Amino acid sequence: MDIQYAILGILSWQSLSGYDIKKVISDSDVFYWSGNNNQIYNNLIALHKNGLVTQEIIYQESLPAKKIYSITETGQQALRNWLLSNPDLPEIHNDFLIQLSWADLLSADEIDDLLARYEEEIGVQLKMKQIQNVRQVAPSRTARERYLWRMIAENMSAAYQRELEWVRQVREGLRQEKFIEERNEDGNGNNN
Amino acid sequence: MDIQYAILGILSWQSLSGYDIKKVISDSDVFYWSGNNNQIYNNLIALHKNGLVTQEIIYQESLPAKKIYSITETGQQALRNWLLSNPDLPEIHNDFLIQLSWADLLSADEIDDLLARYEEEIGVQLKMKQIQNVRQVAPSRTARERYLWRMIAENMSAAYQRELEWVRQVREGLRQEKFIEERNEDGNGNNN
DNA sequence: CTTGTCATGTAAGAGGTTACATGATTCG
DNA sequence: CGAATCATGTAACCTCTTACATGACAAG
Repeated sequence: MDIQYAILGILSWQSLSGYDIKKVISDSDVFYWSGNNNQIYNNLIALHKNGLVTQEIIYQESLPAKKIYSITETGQQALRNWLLSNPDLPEIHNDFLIQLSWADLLSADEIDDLLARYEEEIGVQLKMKQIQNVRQVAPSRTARERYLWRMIAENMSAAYQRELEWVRQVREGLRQEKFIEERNEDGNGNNN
Repeated sequence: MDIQYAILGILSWQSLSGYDIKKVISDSDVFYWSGNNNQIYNNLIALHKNGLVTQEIIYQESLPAKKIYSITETGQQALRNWLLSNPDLPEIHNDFLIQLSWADLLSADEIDDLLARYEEEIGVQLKMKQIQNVRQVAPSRTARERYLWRMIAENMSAAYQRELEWVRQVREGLRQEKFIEERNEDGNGNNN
């Protein structure tokens, strides 16, 4: 998708400077971009050129001037149209699964160690998400909006929760050698 | 991560041409790249230059010549080192959650329609994954390897399954106006 | 005395995507 | 007769990332 819609969305919540938009994006997991300057500032310029946002320069003493961006009527309409457009499927890039694909090259202990490290990392991440969910800054204009943001946060916690359960299940299955039962005649000779 | 490890992994399973590696990657959800020519062929050249794979040219009558790549000892060692390296967290890019972030701009019916379309798409995808899991081509050199690949496939099915449950829960919550209970005094006036 | 914050911007590059080109063959 | 398969390769482009640059001020 286009990061411009994410920026438009944020500006539909609050008028902000590029610097502040960058912070919102960097701190968020939903807005999954790194929030680097290049992208934010260039896209703000593009949005401005197309009349989707307006720019107000605020001069400050002893601090650099800042440009506060606000969404326009056109911008709001563009955002609305995008909100109504067909949802895309989530894109999941799980490098660990690729690692696991070839993990049969490793010993039983090495695989379990790898899985243990993954479990640990997922566990840490899950705890961080749960803390973050409590103290996050979120738009809270209506009860419905609060509900939506709560469900979005829960979505991500639940994803890690499920991943944790899965990795535990995989380890358990390996420990109990669940895979032995379905032996076949093939042996392990291969024509490599 | 580096797609080169994915390619090395595939070659540790079978010696293949670039064309066939492309097919493996395109058809797979675990190997999440599009599998475009540029990437595959250039990376094979790089792997070859670094001595991680060897190349054997097969001339065919009435079909274009093909280059069969095989993994070398060095390549196998590089793959093994990567397999033992620290797992990365999954990267989830769920554009729908961004859409939902600003969905409070929509009417109740519009939000439900959006969620319904998402539910539909996830449902379709889930069914496709489940069919794919049965008829997929996978390395099957040991019982353990079959187990790992089964668990990887299950991981992805379960991710969609959970997403489906989540979206149904969100819709149900909106229908029952679960968000009303926690009204606050803020009203909906904001300083935009 | 260095590091971090505020605030904008530029530069360079990695990584990935779609599209095009070739040319024989096979399938509907 | 047009489209897909086999098989490799090139070109153009877009997105996103890290790193650098400025300069004043505050905090440890």
